[in-house]
Amino acid sequence: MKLPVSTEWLLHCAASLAQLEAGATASATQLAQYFDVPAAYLAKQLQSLVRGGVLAATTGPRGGFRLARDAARITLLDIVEAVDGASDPYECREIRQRGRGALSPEECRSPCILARKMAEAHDAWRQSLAATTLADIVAAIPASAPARTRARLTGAP
Amino acid sequence: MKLPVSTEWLLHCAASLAQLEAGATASATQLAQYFDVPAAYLAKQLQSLVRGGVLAATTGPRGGFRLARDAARITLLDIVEAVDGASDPYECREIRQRGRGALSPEECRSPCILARKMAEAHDAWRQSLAATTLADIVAAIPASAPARTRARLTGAP
DNA sequence: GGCCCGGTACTCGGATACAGTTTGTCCGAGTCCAAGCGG
DNA sequence: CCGCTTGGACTCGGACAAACTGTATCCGAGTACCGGGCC
Repeated sequence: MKLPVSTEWLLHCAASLAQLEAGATASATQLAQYFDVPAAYLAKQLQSLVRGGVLAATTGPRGGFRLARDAARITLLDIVEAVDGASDPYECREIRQRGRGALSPEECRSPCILARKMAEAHDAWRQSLAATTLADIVAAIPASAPARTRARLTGAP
Repeated sequence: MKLPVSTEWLLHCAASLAQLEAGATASATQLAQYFDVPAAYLAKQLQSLVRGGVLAATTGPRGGFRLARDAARITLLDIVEAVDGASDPYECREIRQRGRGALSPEECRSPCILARKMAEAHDAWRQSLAATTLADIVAAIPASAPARTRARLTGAP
């Protein structure tokens, strides 16, 4: 089980976008320079967030990415699942119905107890991530940070 | 984020071994036939559980795998982490210290808030899995199952 | 008959190929801004 | 001087290759059992 590296990038990107003024945008190039990561690949991953409804993108000059809705309405889970997919990492393939020890279909009416326990753990993980919003993140950093972030994102030295 | 398919195999293998009489063993071949999975690959993965201290292996005829300790002392987390590794799927690479928006080292004394939230979620997942033992699994299945499992594992038609 | 010895078959264990996903890169479609031209 | 047109540059979006982890397989090392031979 391993999360892509881009997950970290996008979490930080979203947190940075949350520090912008309402309506302001940042381009993929600006974000890539801000974090020193491959611009093209970052752009590709940002599209995942757009598809996931977390970010909104506008093309053309002065365009870029911005949060699709208020920072208080975007949870860390939204971001992670948009990047990495929302499927349970544990996939029950009904192994109990195969091979020499196959169970009869009647015995498999209720889902496998192991799959259920794994799903519960996944839910615990999801709930933990869903408990934090981008607004919480912004509130946790120093009050002077947003102004600096905005300045450095737009490119002024 | 995706868990290997073998995770399901080994969870079921461990659950089956927990249904054996104390001291009894089952070989990789028997388990593979029981679940209809590639025997060689299953054997390789069972080694992970041996290295993780979950199973004990004895070579030679009548040999095979058995639980390394009492089923009540083996949690699902022990198995999953033995197979898949115990590292946090989210790896903080301190992206905040790189690029144009790099923070000063003093500001990075405390760990990144995002990494902390992700670690909390991982802990919630771990705790959920650690709450269930193999003994709990065995207790949840019908009382008649262990006898049948033993019969079908050993190969009697 | 009991004990020792050797062969055999079965077990795990690690080293070795194949495939799918993640990572990284590229170029094209669309759009807004700005300058230049005409009225 | 003002408005329209046209060019340009900048943006995202999807299509196209390399690298790494997970998947699958094989053969070798070791060990307990079983049969035969010897005392």
